[in-house]
Amino acid sequence: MPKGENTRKMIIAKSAELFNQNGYANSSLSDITERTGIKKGGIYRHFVNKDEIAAEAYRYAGSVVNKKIQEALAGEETAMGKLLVFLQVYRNVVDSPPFVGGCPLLNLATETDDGNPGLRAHARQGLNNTLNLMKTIIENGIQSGEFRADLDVEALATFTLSIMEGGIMISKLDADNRHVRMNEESLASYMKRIVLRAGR
Amino acid sequence: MPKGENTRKMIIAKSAELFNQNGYANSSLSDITERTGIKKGGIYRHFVNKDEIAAEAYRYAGSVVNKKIQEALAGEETAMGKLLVFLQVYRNVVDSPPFVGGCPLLNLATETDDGNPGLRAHARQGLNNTLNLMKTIIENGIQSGEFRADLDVEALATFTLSIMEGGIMISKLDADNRHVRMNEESLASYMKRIVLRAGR
DNA sequence: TAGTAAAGATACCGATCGGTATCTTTTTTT
DNA sequence: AAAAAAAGATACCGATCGGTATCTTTACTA
Repeated sequence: MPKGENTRKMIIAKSAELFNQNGYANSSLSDITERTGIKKGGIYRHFVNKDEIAAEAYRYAGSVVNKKIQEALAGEETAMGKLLVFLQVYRNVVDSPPFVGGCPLLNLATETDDGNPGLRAHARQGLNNTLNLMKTIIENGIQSGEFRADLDVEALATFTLSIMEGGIMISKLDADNRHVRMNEESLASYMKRIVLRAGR
Repeated sequence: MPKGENTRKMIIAKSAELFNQNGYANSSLSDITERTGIKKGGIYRHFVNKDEIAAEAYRYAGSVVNKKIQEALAGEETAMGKLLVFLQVYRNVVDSPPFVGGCPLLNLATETDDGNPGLRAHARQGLNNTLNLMKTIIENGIQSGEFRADLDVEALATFTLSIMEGGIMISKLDADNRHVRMNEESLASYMKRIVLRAGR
């Protein structure tokens, strides 16, 4: 257990908060030295450049959020309950999001619209992981008979993630959790009436 | 019609494209001089600082998108058709969005998470304008008898905007319009089954 | 057409950017 | 405890940042 390994992890953790709050372009190396208490020379011993820090930081932020999602998922029995979990972990985005700064996927996706193909690839990976997780849940719901058999699995996954991310954006901008919570109810209604197998 | 007025408008238009593609923090004054062909000294004759350019640029980008929405809105008779318009104007986000770079509201909202309270206020204004427009459409739908009378107007507006913005984010990241289009269908199903007055 | 005002270009400002070479300190290993 | 290796600090690099003072050119006006 080398000593520098802890420092590296600490730098990643602090930088992840910084990047997810202020954005990648808006966060300088000086900001990182401030938050970590480690000077530039010390930081660059653990990373080759700022991009590597950002990549690791995003990995870290994503893992923190995923962990919370997995925990909440374990507490749900039904496929419908599991899908709603994705909105529920953000039901307090304004004051206490699963990771400070909001959804790392949303933040990274909108920032890497243009350049930085490396970081963008990470965002794409995160998107696919999340959508695939949702699709698995949906397919299990179909197989168990909870969901209609003729469901468009991909459409429902995209729909759920869109409602989640859109709600996060609106609630953060409006500084009011109302939006994510209303979306939770609306999506629940949608599933009850359209996704659940008839006669349930 | 002073000559400089045209230049000012040109700078705003070009900068709006730049900001909406690369983000505010990622766009430098040098980038603006490149796109406009006007040197820094000339630019700062029309604006006091970069923030003013950004504010005007966002106003402009928003007005372009709003105009296209209004045009599409005029072609729709029903409230349901009008609500779907918001998704339809982005049905080709990947190749030809209503404004290059995607939804200005989404981009500005995620970038001004932290600082820049001035720009953030503009984003808030844009959010309220859009939500209010949707609410008016929904209320008209209720009054005409097209929509159920016991609808939660605010929830439906938030739901619609979330699906729109979330879909835009996903489609842009995945470089595939499929997501916004699937959302269009999903939202249509939702409205047919839950929003429309029974017996229609 | 001469004079004036507006518009734009040139050249510069200090500050900060990401990044690196080198020195010192701390930790680990023998 | 001595030697070696790892970790971190200091001091610097050229480039670019947003912004400005000043000069030249263009456009409008009398």
